[in-house]
Amino acid sequence: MKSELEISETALTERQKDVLDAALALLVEAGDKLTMTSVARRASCSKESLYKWFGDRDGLLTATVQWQASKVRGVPVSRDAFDRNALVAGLERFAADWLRVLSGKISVALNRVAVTHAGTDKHGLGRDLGGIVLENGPFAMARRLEPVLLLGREAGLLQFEQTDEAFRTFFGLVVRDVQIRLLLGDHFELGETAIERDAKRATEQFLVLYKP
Amino acid sequence: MKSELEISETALTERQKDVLDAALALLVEAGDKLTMTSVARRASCSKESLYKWFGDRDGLLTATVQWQASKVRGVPVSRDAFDRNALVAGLERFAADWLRVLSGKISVALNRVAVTHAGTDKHGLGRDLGGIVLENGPFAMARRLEPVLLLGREAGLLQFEQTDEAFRTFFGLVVRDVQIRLLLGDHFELGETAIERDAKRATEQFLVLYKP
DNA sequence: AGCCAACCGTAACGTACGGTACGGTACGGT
DNA sequence: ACCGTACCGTACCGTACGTTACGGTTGGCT
Repeated sequence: MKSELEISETALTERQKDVLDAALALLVEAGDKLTMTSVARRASCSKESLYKWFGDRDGLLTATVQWQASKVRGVPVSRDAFDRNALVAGLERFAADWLRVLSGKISVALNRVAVTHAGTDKHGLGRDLGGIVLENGPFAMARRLEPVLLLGREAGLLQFEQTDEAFRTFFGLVVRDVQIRLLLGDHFELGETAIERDAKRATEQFLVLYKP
Repeated sequence: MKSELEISETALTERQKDVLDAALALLVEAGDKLTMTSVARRASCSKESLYKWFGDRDGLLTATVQWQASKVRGVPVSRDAFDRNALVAGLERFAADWLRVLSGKISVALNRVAVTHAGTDKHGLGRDLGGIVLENGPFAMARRLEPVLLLGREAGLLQFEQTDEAFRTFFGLVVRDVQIRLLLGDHFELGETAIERDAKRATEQFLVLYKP
């Protein structure tokens, strides 16, 4: 018999997705004090099923994070007609999207659990929550931004040696202290107008720093 | 009789400081799975004393964070002979100090507990760990950097409207994705040479963005 | 010496929660 | 009609840990 303990990536029934959505909602509401019983109650399923499907609490958390990650696959970038306007628009949209995600309750909650988990982690057994969030957060952002930066350089609109360095600077200009403040519980709103203003500013600054 | 439950800021005996140092060490080693028993054992004190001195687990955590915060008071900035070189040197030193603190094990551990705590917080009762770290982290950095920025503007070396905005940009250029990656458990070393290089780069970029 | 406060060490209590077991129900296949 | 599977709901178990209680020791004060 083959083990059912490991959650293969796409083997989620609708029922299980509902359960994960419930877990996600609970995570947002209650943070890491999410309990197996509470998930079962919220999702109207039995604890036995939770353990059967996800192995243990860690498995449930991991599946939840992956489930959310699978929902936010990035929007592609058009490759044709790439001029300065397209670059600016691309970067601005990118920055705005990123800020929207970052400041969302779900992202904050997920990053909180991941950070918490990364602390009490016995490094070595399997994939940890921190790694997953890292993979679907900053790293994913880098992968998605890279082609834009490369296109910009090819088009003679940007100048940089290492893509990675350029990305990290862009990251800094966009995110600044927003994420850490939110994670630490600073209650400040980031409205839509502020997001778009910040996205424009970050893009503008980035272009100044990396213009040929 | 006056209550002894509230830890007045400077009323720490040597013994209590030792205990807090032990708690700090444990926090760094074991993260949030720090337990009252483990602290008592590590510090060779009784749990009764812990509860007497700090009220409860939260009080101990809070006192520990504050204790660490009280140890990292910033270095002052000289106000005389303020020219471009002084500004550059000041910013670079600032950035390097900040990166050193951020990437230190203690900072990572403290930020982890604070983030964890900020998640499961019943907002309203007293000062929370997140608030304390926020106050002694980003906010303290802003307060310490502000005079430097203002001096720079007075000297005609910088141009900006709002000090806050300028600070946050500097923050972004310095920190970039370092802190979140560390908090999420990304094991990457930030050596002394890298720190100084990054500090120089951030300062340089900042000056480009905010030059008159 | 006698007393008292502070403290250590440890045992004990209460509870929350992860994990398991089990009876009951719905349903599709044979 | 019968059976197996998947599931719900709930009672239960074991343990970790916060918190309290208590007996014993030290050391300063009178």
